[in-house]
Amino acid sequence: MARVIVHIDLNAFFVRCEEIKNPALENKPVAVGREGRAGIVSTCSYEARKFGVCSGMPTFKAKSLCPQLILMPGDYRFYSVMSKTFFKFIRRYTKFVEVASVDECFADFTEAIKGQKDVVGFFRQMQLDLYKETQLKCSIGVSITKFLAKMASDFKKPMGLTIIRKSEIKKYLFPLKIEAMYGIGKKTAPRLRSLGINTIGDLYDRIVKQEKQTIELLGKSEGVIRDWLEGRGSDEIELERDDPKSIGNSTTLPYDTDDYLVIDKYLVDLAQEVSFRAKKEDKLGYTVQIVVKDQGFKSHNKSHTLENPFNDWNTIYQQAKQLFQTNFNSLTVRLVGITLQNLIDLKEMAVQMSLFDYEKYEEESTTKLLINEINRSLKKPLLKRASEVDKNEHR
DNA sequence: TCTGGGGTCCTAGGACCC
DNA sequence: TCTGGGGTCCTAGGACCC
Repeated sequence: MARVIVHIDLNAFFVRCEEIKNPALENKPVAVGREGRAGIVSTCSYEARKFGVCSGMPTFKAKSLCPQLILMPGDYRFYSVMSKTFFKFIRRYTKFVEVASVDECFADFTEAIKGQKDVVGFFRQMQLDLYKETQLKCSIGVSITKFLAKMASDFKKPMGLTIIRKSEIKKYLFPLKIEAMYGIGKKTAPRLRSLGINTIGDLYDRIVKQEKQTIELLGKSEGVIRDWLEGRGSDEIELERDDPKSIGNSTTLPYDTDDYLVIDKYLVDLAQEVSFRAKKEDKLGYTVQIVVKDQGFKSHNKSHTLENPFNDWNTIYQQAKQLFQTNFNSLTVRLVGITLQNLIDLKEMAVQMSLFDYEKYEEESTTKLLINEINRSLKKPLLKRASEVDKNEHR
């Protein structure tokens, strides 16, 4: 039996939060984004969109399209509070909620709507209740897989409600422009267009016919897309999505430079920030990656993996520094970033360490620090010093 | 005045081991 | 003699999403 999978998307979330704080902003062209050389619009109101403003656009360009645009710097603490309030509200209906980002989630409503005669009325009421309680506006998509629910929630904004039954996939999705397909971005869409594929329906036809050029272009995702468009694909709600696979920070410099002394200061800051966040999450990593964007906006990555995991800022910094100096010494840099990868949980680490010949590692300073960290995080020491273990055993 | 900053996943080549 | 094939890890780069 098919499940009822719902995607709920908060409309113009950051801007809506600003309107909640200051209702005078309602019905005006508003955008959240920084001013300055690297400022871009992260969200904008529907009024601003009428002028051609959209997210991702440089703020100076948005201003030129819409001179009366009200630009807000962003109050991310408040957004976070509102975001949590939203998820709490949805969890009153079902415990199967998958947080997809600050302003959207998937949820399994199979049980929640059991016995409901008027499904449309049920979700409409939920949408109104959310608005009444939090003043947040949302669009709701209802279907049988996450992909279809996500596509459905995109149909009408703001305050949309769209239900796509399995028999209605063709009717709803096939006429849509290829750019509207989740997973097809700004690189793949033009390539598909050049093959004469303009709509999702066109794409499906080519896949069914196994047309060579299309299949080659899509690679492995061909099968995934076919499944999606035939009503298969994931309907699993992942409850725990809070386990990060990497922790990174990056920053666009105030001006492009090839002066390492300038860049070094940023590497120190970034290493400290990454270390701080990793420690907060009780994570260690084996690999440091640096990202550099050059004047032409092209990215370059270099990474290095060490034998033992770490999360202290100095190790991160030293690795980053070395990677930078050996690879990018004469490059003119626009942005630098540091990411800690190959993460391992401190507790997992403790278990692994206890299986090891612990004495062998005792001399290495990183490992010593690590053991202190583990003991600190577990409050009670889990690992005793090797010498103490010996003493206890002879007692 | 062209383009943030946080991520995830995939691909492909080379090293290395057996 | 001059070259197998499978598996895994590391690294670089690219596409995509919010």
